[in-house]
Amino acid sequence: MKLACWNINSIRARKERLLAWLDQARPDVLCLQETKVVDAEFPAAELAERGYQSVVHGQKTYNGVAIVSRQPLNDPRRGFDDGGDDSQCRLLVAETFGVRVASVYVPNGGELGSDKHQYKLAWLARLRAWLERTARPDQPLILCGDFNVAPRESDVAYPEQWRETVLFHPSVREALQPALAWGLRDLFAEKVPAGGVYSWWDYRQLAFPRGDGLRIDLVLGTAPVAARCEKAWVDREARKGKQPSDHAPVLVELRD
DNA sequence: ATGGTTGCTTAGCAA
Repeated sequence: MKLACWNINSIRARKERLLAWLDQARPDVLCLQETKVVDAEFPAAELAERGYQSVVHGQKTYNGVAIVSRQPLNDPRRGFDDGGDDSQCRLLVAETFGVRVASVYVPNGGELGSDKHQYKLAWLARLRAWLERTARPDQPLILCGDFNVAPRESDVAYPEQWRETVLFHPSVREALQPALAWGLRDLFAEKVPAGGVYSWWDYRQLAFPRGDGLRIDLVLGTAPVAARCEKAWVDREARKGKQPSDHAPVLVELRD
């Protein structure tokens, strides 16, 4: 089973690119983030023409997550459903290919010390609580998407310059740890030598051609999934050319 | 310290 995750940064702006990429990459499952459309505007019919079913959790203008799969997507669930703020569409989970798959869009966090930074830290704490409440570390679960956190020094091209930002500050790296400690492994980190492989490059200041990237898009899995993971990679080609997303897809291949 | 770019929506926010 080949699974991809991709922050598409507006599925309306990127629809033709996405369809062309699907025809070429042919993942079995694709988790999308930042679709930025209400559910009725998600291009489910065009995906269905290519053999993909969809479940969506979208909103206007901001956020929005989706999962598309070549097999049925069972028992979809939206948001934390923990009594807290669920107005931002950032979490969607469904079962497909015998695996519980979650598409995750962690809050960016804005400026260090801002309310958005605090919201991000709290959101990651809620993620750990949601795992405890709704999942088990001995069952097959994949949690993938845009975490807006680079976990390791080697996941950042210029760590000194990024440490004082909300993508690599110690506070957010620490806030990610409880979810990992619950029983999630970084599938990409286990398969690819550390350093020099990134998934996001800022649109500004020629970050992509300068190689100024961060690995903030993660594919995490419980032990039963990690045991089946054969390889992982980033499709850098998808970041090139005309009007790309600022993120590249991250992929993993699981043994059947 | 600011601004650099893109998308959505229409001047300004979010990323």
